[in-house]
Amino acid sequence: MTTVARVVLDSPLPQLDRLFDYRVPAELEDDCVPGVRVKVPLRTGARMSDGYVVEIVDEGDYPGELSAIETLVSPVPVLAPEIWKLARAVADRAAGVASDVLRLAVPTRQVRAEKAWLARDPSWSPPPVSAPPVTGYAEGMLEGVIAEHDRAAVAAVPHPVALPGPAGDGGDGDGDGDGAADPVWVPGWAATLAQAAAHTLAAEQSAVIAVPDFRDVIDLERALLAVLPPERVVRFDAKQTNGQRAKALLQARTHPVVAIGNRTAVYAPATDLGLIAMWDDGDASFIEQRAPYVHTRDVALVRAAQSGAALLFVSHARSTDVQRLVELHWLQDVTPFRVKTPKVIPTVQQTSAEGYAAQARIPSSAWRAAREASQHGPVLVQVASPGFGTGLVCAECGERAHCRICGGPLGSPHRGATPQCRFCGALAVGFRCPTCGNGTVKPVGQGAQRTADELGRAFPGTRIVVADGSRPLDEVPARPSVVVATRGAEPSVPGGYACVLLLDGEKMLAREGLRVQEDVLRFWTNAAAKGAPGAEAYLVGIGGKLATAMALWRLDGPAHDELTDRRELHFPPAVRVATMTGTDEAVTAAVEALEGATAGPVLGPVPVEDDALPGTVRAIVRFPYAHGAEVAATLKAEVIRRSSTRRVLKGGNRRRAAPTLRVRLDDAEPFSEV
DNA sequence: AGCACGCCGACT
DNA sequence: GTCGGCGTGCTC
Repeated sequence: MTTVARVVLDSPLPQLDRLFDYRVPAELEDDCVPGVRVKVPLRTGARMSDGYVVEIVDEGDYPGELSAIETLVSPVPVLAPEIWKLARAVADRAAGVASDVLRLAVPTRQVRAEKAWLARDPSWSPPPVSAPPVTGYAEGMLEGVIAEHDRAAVAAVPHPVALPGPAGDGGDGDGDGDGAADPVWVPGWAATLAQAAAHTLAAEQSAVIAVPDFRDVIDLERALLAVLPPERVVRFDAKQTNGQRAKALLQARTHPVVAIGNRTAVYAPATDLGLIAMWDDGDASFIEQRAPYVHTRDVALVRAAQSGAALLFVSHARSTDVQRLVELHWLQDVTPFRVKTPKVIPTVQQTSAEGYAAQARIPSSAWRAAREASQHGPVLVQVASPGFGTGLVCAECGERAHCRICGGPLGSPHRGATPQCRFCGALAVGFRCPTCGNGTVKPVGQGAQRTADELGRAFPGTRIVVADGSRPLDEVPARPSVVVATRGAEPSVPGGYACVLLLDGEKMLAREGLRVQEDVLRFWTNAAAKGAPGAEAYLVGIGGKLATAMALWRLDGPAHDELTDRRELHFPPAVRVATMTGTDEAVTAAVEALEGATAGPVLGPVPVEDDALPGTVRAIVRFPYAHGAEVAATLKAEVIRRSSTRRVLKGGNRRRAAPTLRVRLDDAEPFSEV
C-alpha cells in the first residue's frame, strides 16, 4: 500500500487548477499531513512546482505511475481543510483559479512564526469568556440569531456608544487611584459586532469580521478589547508585515478567536467558525483587486453556506445586494430597538449670496444650528472633495485650467500653492491660459480647505480642523470646534458631534454610475452616525425620496426602489454578469457556449482599448443566479481551451503568454458608465 | 509556462 | 530516406 498525497499546485494556469497525485516517500510520511507546503516535480523531473497537500489517501485516482514529493517545505499545516474548500468554491463561483484565491488566504512562509508556533504549549487553552448582552436591539434578538446560526441584515446603532473599559486593566494608570477604567467610545456598529463576537466566543466558537477600512479595524479592535481579553483577538490587515500575518494565521488555528481585518480577514482559518460578519458591505474597498476579483461579501456568503456559521451584514445604508437577499427571505431584517436616530433635516439650498461664500452654500437654519452647536461641542462639516477647490479656472476668461502633459484638471492643494494636475500629479509651473494667455488662476468649487478657510473667517475664535485623504485624522476631542472633512474621512468624537452638516450632496449625486445613490447614502449616514445620539444633521440641497428616507432614517426604502429598477433593466445585482475580453473569435465562441444560460441581450462584442493587444473585443452577458455554476464552469472550460493557443499579431510574430480569452464574473464596473 | 510529440517540406 | 519547422496538448 502506498501513501498518496493529493496536491494543489501554486500556479495561475487554469489547466493546472486541479489536484495532482504524488507518492509520499516513507521518510516524509509522519510529517506529510493535509495543509503542509511541498515542492513537487511537474512533467519533467527538473521542473518543480510549489504546492499544498490537500488530502492524504491510500490510493489515488491517477492510473499512471506517480512521481514522489520532492521536498516537504515545512511540517506546519498552513492551509486549513476548510480554507481549501472555501478557495475551491470561491474560484469555481468566479470561473477563476483556486491557487489565486489561496494567494489571498495564505501568506508566504515565515520561518520565525512557524518556529514559535511549533514551540507553543499545545495543552494551553485560554480561559473561557463571558459575553455581555448585545445592546441597542430587542432583548435577545441578535443573541438568538447567533445561537441559531441564522443570517441577518442588521441596521446599525446610529451613534457612538460607550463601552465599559477593559476589565482588569483599569488600575494601572498613573496614580488615578480609583480602579474604574475609562469608558471606551466606539461607533455603534463596532459595539454591536464586538458584543456579537463575544457571544460566539462564549460558546467556544470563532468569529470572523471584515471591515472596509483600516480605521474601521482600529475602531473594531478597540471595541473588542473592551469586551474580550487580547489573546482572543487576531488581526489581519493590509498594513501587516508578512511575519505578522503568518503569526496571526497560526494563532487563529490554535484556539477560538475573533479574527478581524479588511478583505483578507474573511479567509482567516479560525477554529470552529460560529459567526461571519461584515460592516458596511456596500463599501467599494471590499472589491478584491487581485484575480479572481471576488467581493468579500460573496466570499462571506460561500463561507457561511459551507460552515453553517451565523452571518451578519451590519450597515446604516443597505446595499442593493443585501436588499436582494432580504427580499428572498434569505436574510432576516433586524433593526435597532429604542435607539436615538440622527435628526436629519433636509434643507433646500438658499441662494442669498450675502456675506461669505460659505454662508451662501449653507442655508441659514443650518448655519445658525452649526454656530450654536459649535459653542459647546464639535461640529462636523462633510464636503465632497479635498484641497482648496475642486478645480482651477483662468482668472481672466474663466476657462477651465488643464494639465499640459495629460490634459487632466488642475487643482490647488492649499492656498497659493503651485497648481497641480489631479490625474498625473505634474506641477503646472508657469501656467498660461491657452485661450487668453493670462497667467493667473482662481479656484472654483469648494474643497475642504476652502470651506475651512471660509468657516474660519465666519466663526472667529473657533478651532477649525481639516481631515481628508492626505491629512487623515482618527479622532478629535469633544471640545468646541468645526471639523471639515471629505466624505469617508470624518474623524470620530468621543460621545459624538454636537451637529453635522452634509454640504455637497447634490454634487456627490451628480456623478454618473450604477451605485452612486447607494454610495451617497452611505456617506451621509456614516457621517450622521458620528453625531451624538439624536443630534441634528442638516442635509443641504436635497429633497425627494432620498431626503425623506434620511429624515425618517428608513434606509432600506431606497435600496428596495433601486433593486426594483435594476430588475427591470437586467442590471446587477438583480442578475449576475460575466465580462469576456479577448480576440473576436474567442469572445464570440464563449458567448455561443453560454447559449441558453443568459438573461437579457448580450452586450457587445465591442472593440476595447488595449494598447498591448490591438483587435481586443469585450462582451458582457447577464445571467440569473440560478445559472451561476453552469456559466462559471462553461467559461472556465473556454479559458482552459484557449489558454494553450496563443494569439498571433498582425506582423505574424507570436506573443508570449497573451491569453486569447479573459473572463471576469460580477464586475459591475462596465455598468458604472451607464 | 515550458517542453515533448507529431505530421509536412528541403536536405546529406 | 531523415532533419527540423512550430501547431497541439499535457503536466500526477
